[in-house]
Amino acid sequence: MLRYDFEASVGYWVIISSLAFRRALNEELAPHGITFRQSQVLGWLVLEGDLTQGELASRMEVEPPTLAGLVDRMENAGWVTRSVCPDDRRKKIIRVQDQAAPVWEKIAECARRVRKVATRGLTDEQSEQLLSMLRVVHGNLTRSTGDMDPPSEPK
Amino acid sequence: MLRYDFEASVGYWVIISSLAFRRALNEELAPHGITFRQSQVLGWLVLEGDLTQGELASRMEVEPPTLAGLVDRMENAGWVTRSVCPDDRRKKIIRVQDQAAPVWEKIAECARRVRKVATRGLTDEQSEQLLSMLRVVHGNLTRSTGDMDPPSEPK
DNA sequence: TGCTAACAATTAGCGAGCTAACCAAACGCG
DNA sequence: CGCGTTTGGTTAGCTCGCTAATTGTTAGCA
Repeated sequence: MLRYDFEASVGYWVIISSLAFRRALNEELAPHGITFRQSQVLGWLVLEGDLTQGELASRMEVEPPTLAGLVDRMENAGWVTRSVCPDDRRKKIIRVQDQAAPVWEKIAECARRVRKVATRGLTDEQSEQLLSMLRVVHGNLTRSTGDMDPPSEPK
Repeated sequence: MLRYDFEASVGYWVIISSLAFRRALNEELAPHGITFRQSQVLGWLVLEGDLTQGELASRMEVEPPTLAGLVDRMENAGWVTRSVCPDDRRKKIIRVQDQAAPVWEKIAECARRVRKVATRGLTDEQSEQLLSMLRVVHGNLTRSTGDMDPPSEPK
């Protein structure tokens, strides 16, 4: 039977590493009662202010139904509010609640801590290379299906 | 409020790229009635022969309950069988069914196709670097929690 | 021998991913 | 004005992650 060397495949390692990342982040965030994806929602809202669900889903590269459940749980927990947009009553605006502010710093701390562990043994230059290659891979996999990439210049 | 530059973070890009990979693979595999994780189960069984659920879960870096559901569905679909190990009746042996053989080549084809798309624009040397950096990152994130890495020599 | 500890798998219950199918609002054009 | 289309969001139903708690089996040791 054919043997496919998936252990030597980029996809294998990207996926395995992603799992490890999410586990590590969720573990750090758990004591604050928040999950990785929820912290990402807060992150985008902090960066860009109020957003509609569609805008948020697009930035998180997730389908709208996935975001619906996520926002449900966060609204329930009191982190964000969902209100109808007055200009277009189909849209719903997601806004961070005040009580979410104090946790945001802790989230950033966790993220920085995990990032530091993850890149241990890599030089700054190597991390930068890793980033740009991942951007290429991601672009290759999404551009073909019509999706858009965030701007490609390092921030 | 503090701004965390997650777009410049390795974790962000690993996770986003992983999502893109799984989407691409699942899209390729869907016509054959199989999912990415299921194909990975077949992959390990083809590589190593019969395995217990624990061994399989460990190789896939997934918790046993996650594998339980996966195997349930695959057993239901007739891809694998689950039989009690005669030496230790706590263990269950997973074995590939004959009817899974013909699909395995198609799976490997899909995987190669996706890999080719994903690494477009990268030299072989760069792909190799990407792989080894991901191995480092993965090792950093798992070694700390006591898990083991697969052997680190490229195959 | 028999009690207890460790181990393999499962179940229950939740979070997060998807597609398909569905409403409601807005748009567009005769 | 009115009717069809497009668009934003949700619902339903599936796969795949996890932890915690159960069940059944083996192993270890008094």
